[in-house]
Amino acid sequence: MKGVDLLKKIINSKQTLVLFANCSVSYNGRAKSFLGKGDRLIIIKSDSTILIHQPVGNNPINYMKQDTQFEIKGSTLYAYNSKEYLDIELHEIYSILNKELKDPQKLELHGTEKHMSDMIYDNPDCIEKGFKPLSREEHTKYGFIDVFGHDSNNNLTVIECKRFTATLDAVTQLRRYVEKIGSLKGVKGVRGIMAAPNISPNAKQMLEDYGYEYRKVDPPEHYGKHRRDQVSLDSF
Amino acid sequence: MKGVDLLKKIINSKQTLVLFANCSVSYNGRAKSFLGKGDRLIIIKSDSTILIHQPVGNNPINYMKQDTQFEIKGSTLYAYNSKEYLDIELHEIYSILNKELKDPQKLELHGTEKHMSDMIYDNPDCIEKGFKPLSREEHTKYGFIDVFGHDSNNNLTVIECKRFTATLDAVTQLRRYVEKIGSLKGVKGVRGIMAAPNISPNAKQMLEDYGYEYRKVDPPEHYGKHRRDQVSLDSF
DNA sequence: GGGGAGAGATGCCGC
DNA sequence: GCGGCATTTCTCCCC
Repeated sequence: MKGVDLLKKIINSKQTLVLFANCSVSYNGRAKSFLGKGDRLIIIKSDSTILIHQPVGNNPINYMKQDTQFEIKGSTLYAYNSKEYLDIELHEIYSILNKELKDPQKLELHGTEKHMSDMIYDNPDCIEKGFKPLSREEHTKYGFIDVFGHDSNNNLTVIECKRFTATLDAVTQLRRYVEKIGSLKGVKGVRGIMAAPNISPNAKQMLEDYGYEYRKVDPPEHYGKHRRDQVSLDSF
Repeated sequence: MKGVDLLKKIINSKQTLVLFANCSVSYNGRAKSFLGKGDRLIIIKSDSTILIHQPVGNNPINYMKQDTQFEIKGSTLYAYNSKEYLDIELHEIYSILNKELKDPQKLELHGTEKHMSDMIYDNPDCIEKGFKPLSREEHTKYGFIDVFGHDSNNNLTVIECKRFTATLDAVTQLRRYVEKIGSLKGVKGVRGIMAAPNISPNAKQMLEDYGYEYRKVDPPEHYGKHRRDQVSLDSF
């Protein structure tokens, strides 16, 4: 089939490879899947990561991580490692593009939950007046705690923070920490505080059932508000 | 810059578009990020999803989901919706590939947690002799339960299943369900059983602390064991 | 390498 | 739309 010989040449060339093709895909590994005939975008990276994308959607429909081996037999591309198998039956290759890409950069990311717990640690008054944080990310056998300290009456206080809506899971997490701290330090009446910009109704209910408290705390910056004034509507 | 005019033409053409380019990327939306100059693969899908991939790694380094607007001004590609902004400064375009892809297929996926809870429902003896399942995915205000039923002594029994290793989170989930069922039905001594092929040591400890039980249950099929005999070592 | 938890998580289903 | 939760989650950090 047209393109297969070229594909064989470059498949292990440490270049990044892009393929428009009509194909069927089957996967067997952590789960099992089959995808019938259709046009897709197949990407093979220089670290042998393979991604198969349909023309719509955010995520690859099939994929395998780095350290994948490739073989082409007939018009089928086999990708496999020790535990997983991906078979791509190529019905037609529309085009192939390949290039050695050089990219030394790493992403700088801001506005994570870590930044939020740092903000609480540095500005404890946003929780309540007199709160004195003792540590960040206290490790316990039952998990680790975002922020941990004393309130103005010297009660041990555990804070769990979430960047967005606090869910049932977040409340059970908080509960686990409060109980663990209580048993570790041998005290009762450890306070639990959920710090988040929002909380779901059921999570709020559960929080109150356990005698814990909710504090509305916005993330360090409000990240949706940035306006790019340099883009005007008539830029075309 | 070379390629920019072609890019302007096809950027809103409902085709799937692939670009090898040297670029810098900044993002502002749910978080904030910056990525310095490097060679990347940029993908724009027919639903206006945009993905930026570095030459290594499984995941896109930056992305925006469908319903993104695009504008090109100078040599910068602006992608944005109502809440997020992605600016791609193009330093050099190496190549552009575009094609209308037609793909009507949906993925068939087997071997999920749903399949596992179905298996337990249909083969309750894999939990213990005499277990009688009553329902799958029982919805409660505190979450929904995988499998729920009576043991041979007519005790209410809640089962949480996991496809792989059961973690601390899984145990807190189980606990939440057991307590909710107990208070809903007004009974004590509701049993909690974690069904999974593995459990982490801390999760096991916590499970026992709460008086719950672990059952080693393998998924419906053992998915790592499939051998593709059609691939031989000398296929090149 | 395993455990624990966040993620710009994403995607699915249910209400 | 939000809520709850699985995911072939992935990734990072830390023991």
